[in-house]
Amino acid sequence: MSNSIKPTHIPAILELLLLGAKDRPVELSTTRLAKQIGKSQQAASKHLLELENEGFIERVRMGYRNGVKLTSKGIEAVMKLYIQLKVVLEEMPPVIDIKGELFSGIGEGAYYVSLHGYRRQFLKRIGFDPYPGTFNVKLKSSVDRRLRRELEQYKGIYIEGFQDEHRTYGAVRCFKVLINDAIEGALLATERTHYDDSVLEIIAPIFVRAKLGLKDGDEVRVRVYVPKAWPDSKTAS
Amino acid sequence: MSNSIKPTHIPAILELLLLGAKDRPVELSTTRLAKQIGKSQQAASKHLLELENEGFIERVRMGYRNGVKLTSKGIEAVMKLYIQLKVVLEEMPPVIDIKGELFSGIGEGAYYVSLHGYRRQFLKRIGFDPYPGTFNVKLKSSVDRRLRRELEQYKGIYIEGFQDEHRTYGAVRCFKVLINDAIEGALLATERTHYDDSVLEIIAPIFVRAKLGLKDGDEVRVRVYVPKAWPDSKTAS
DNA sequence: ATTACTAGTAATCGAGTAA
DNA sequence: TTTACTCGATTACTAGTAA
Repeated sequence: MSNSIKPTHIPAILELLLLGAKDRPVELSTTRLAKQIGKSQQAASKHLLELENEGFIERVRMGYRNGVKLTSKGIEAVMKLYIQLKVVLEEMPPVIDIKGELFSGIGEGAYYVSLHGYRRQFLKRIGFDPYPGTFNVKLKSSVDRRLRRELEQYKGIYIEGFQDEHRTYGAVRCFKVLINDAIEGALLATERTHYDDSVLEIIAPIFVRAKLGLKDGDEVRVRVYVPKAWPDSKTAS
Repeated sequence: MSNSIKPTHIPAILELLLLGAKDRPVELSTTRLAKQIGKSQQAASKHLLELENEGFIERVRMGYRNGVKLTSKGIEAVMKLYIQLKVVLEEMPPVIDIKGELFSGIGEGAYYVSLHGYRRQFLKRIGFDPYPGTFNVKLKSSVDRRLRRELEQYKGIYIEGFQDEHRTYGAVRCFKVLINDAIEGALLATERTHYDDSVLEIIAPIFVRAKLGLKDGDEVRVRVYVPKAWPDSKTAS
């Protein structure tokens, strides 16, 4: 009866947490768990048994099926790991790396980006005049989409909305990014994009596709710079 | 050559991070590492070798001794783990509790809050018509100030700026709050407040001081609700 | 002191399969 | 369908020891 989770069990615990097993029981078959952690069904079954024996999870009846949820001991144990990581990583350069595939948008971005109301703000706030068109990255994995959604949480650089004689144009948040460790640009986070959470819309001072010699379907790495919340930790009391 | 750290190597990586191997090489003998992770010297040696082979750490000469540091690939890999934990653990209760002391502002807040351009938005977006005046809380400890600054990171509820015949009024972000577990209100986060990071400016539908019988200097607890970024976790891969 | 090899052992895993 | 057993294969470990 150890007090901390075995390292080998971490993937299983993570998957449980991802499904929300922190505060409610979730349905998770050993087969599905096996797929998620990249092991056999038998291994997954054993992981759950061991986690149960050590008191980190408990299985509960949910009508006909059964569910799994973390115990308070389990939550404490993961928390411990999390806090350790937080302490050592919190002071990190605040970047989020997202991977995806280049794809062509419907060309609508070019129109918006070249509007004067936005352009003057881009120039002032992010430091370049955008090439008339957006560089679109499709996110393939759920991990990347999760990172994308995480950005929704942050303020970023605020680009105000405006209106002309015809209509109004919404506000946009941006994040400075580095594409394939080479080209600087800015990720646009519109309040309600026509795409979902699986797309990055990026502007840059140049035509990125040509500069990097990329075509649709090529893998693209985007490093997003998140403004830091903690200037430094030396806040005297 | 996997892209993520083997679960069994996590304790070793954690120990390295704890010593600061994130940004500088650190001295760490296999014997010492072994003690820390509760394994034999030989196992520790193997862990380092494997982590090196997989490109997560690198060994560098430091004069006579050698040091170990994480590579960028290594840092990315731990970050990934950290973010996953963060998502499932920290974002769950999206509340931040801040403590401070009630104090009187210069009364300026009342003027702004009662402007029609703001009032109609408050009513629409946060659901009440604010009492003409702000409830000001002075943060005394560095912990609370840090929490306050952390809020700067979040989007909150967006209240647009506007202009009348005389001047323009800036945009404001708000967060719903609960004062002393009793009164609902909204924290105003102006882009550049005349106060610093040690003040909470709060509006509420009523005159909070009277309702709670508070006077200057009384301790106040404010629970800030941070909007969630992840509506639910059912993102199919 | 140190790191890392070899050899033997223990834990973990996957295939087959029962319930 | 599901979970979890046995058992042989694979991996992770320790002891001993070389360098």
